Amino acid sequence: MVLDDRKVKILMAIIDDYIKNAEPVGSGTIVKRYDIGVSPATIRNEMANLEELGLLLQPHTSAGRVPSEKAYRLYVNELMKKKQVGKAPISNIQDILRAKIDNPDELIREIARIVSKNTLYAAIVTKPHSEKSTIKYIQLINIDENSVLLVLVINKDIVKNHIFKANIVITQEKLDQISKVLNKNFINHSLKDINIELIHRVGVELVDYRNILAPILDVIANTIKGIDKQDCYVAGMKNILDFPEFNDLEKARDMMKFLEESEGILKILNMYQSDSDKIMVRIGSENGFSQVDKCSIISVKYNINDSMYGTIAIIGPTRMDYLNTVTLLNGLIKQVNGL
Amino acid sequence: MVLDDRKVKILMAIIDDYIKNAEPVGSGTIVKRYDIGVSPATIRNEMANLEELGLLLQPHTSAGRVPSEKAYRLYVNELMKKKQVGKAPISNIQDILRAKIDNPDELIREIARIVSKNTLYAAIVTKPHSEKSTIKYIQLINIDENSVLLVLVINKDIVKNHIFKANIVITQEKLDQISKVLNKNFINHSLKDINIELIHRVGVELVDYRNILAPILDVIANTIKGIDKQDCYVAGMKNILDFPEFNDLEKARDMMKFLEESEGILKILNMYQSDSDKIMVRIGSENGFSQVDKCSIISVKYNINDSMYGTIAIIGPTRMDYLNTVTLLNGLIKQVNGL
DNA sequence: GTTAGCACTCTACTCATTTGAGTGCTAACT
DNA sequence: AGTTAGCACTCAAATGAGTAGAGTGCTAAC
Repeated sequence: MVLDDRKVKILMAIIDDYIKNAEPVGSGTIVKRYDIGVSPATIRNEMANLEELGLLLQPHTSAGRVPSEKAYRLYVNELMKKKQVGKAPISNIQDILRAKIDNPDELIREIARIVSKNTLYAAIVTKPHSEKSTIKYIQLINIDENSVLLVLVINKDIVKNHIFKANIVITQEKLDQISKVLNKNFINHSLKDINIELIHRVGVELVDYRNILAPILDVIANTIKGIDKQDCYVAGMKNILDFPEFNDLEKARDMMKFLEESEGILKILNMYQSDSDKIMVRIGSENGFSQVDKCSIISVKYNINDSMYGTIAIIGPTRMDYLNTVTLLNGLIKQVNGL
Repeated sequence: MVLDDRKVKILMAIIDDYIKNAEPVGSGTIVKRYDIGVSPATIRNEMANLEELGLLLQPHTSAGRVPSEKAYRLYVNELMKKKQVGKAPISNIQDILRAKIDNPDELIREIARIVSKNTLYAAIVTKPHSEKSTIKYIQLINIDENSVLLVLVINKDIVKNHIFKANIVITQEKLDQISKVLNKNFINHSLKDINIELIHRVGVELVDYRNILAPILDVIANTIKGIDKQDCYVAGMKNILDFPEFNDLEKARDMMKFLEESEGILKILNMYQSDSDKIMVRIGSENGFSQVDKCSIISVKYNINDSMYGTIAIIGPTRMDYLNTVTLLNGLIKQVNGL
């Protein structure tokens, strides 16, 4: 069924008003605030039609109307494109982010803070990770008599270090020899390739150094584990409390809990974001988790140096400023991907 | 003025009860739940005395009594030491933490999570930092034609890396030469020593490499900036909402805001924790910030490898389980310091 | 010094009433 | 046929009176 022009106008008015004021919109309000050009009675008739189409909901008989999930979906897919964007784009943040590029933890934290500050929703940023990471370079450095620094470069430019005590005095030359063998065997191998067999082979080749080899292989193993583990940072949780839909303490608590325990969030983000590079909007029950079935999540994939991927997402009430938020993420993602 | 035995008993009963139930304690309640051995009327007389001493407060004439800040202070300084600790000490977490020791961001996050989970308050952990950090080792590594990895070891075992593109092809031998000069000039210098003059001197010595030297010195400068900047991670914000004192949404919001903006927290923690290694307890207005004048903060300094310091803190309502929390932090700090 | 008795205080809760925003329907109007 | 004024109706939210009950302070007796 195609909506005629007037129905669209009225629906838009209701969505806009509800996004702004969080209160059911009545026929009188529409006439007063929006220029539709008909009387409240006519609006009421149209609203009844829109309700029949599943686009509006009535909290109770004597209240105004509220957009349904279906209405938001229509708005996001079609209607909002016709509107002008009001807010200014996000200012240049590349310099700020570039200063943190060596430390993914700080990087995602900064991104999350920027996003939450600019949207006034809660922002979630997952740590960049990669499924096909390969070892690029291994180097052992003797930093004093019995401390050895292991430097591990993954992909283009992820560096992991670990300092450990060698229980014997070992010269830089010997370390170079070990490095050489490790590089020969591990370079360009994906982290997943490094299995017992490969480690055994290295062990045989470096049999003379077996007492120092163990901690090295340990670190490599731990790094692999660490890189595969997904993690995320959440900023702007306080924004959630500003929305009237979370005035109920019980609901606020549930939401906080959900945001602090990253598992649920990560599941949702992984479920939907893995494939597409586009900005994804998931409205209410589309998220598939009861804890967030009154929330919408907007997310987008970012990548750092073509090798590591993560997700930037915001979460807020279904009554969300989709247009400005999508626009803002669009501007942001270009800056992040261009780092 | 010295409190007699019975007054102490009654005060303890009120504090214990109020910590547990968050409701003003009346004379009847004390008789019912605690074994003082006198009638409610006598308790009332004593309570009036304790109120005169500034140890109890009455929210309104027909309500029970509530401990004052002075009472909590007395409790923390003197009374609670006589009590037995109920809760089990924190389980061994050294293995979990040791796995994160190479990444301070992950480390403090894990600590904060453990603390908040075990205390049910909000936990704040500052990033380890040092005022007298010195450069321990600098190494430049050629990882492919025009990518150079700079490894910077600070103190015993903080490692910072940065990969940058050299706009010329440069061999490992040349990089070694540069490393040598850098080490000669920078090793054992405190980060604060590295000033324009020193940098200039290095520039002269390495005049042949001036086009690659700039990014290197940049990274060193940035690292210095980064290490000096304090930062913290907060976990368990949702716990705050579980306390009846934050049932008021306005208060909950203020608290969340305070916890998400780290400046205030860092100020408080720095103000009090900088000198002592002991566990510090600051009650209500002692914190000096109006946003937390209904909260208590318990904090303790931790150190990693004798060179980097940070603070572990919890924040909760003044009505807080001081004894168990202090005990738990005591057990925790030993494990963290022993990493 | 301790306690029973009692009048008094004050909050928190209950329940009936009112208010007002908003609706749906009908009949008249264009 | 579409639009609109009029009106009875609905229901949440606000208001306000009344009540219950926890707890006090004081006095007089033990």
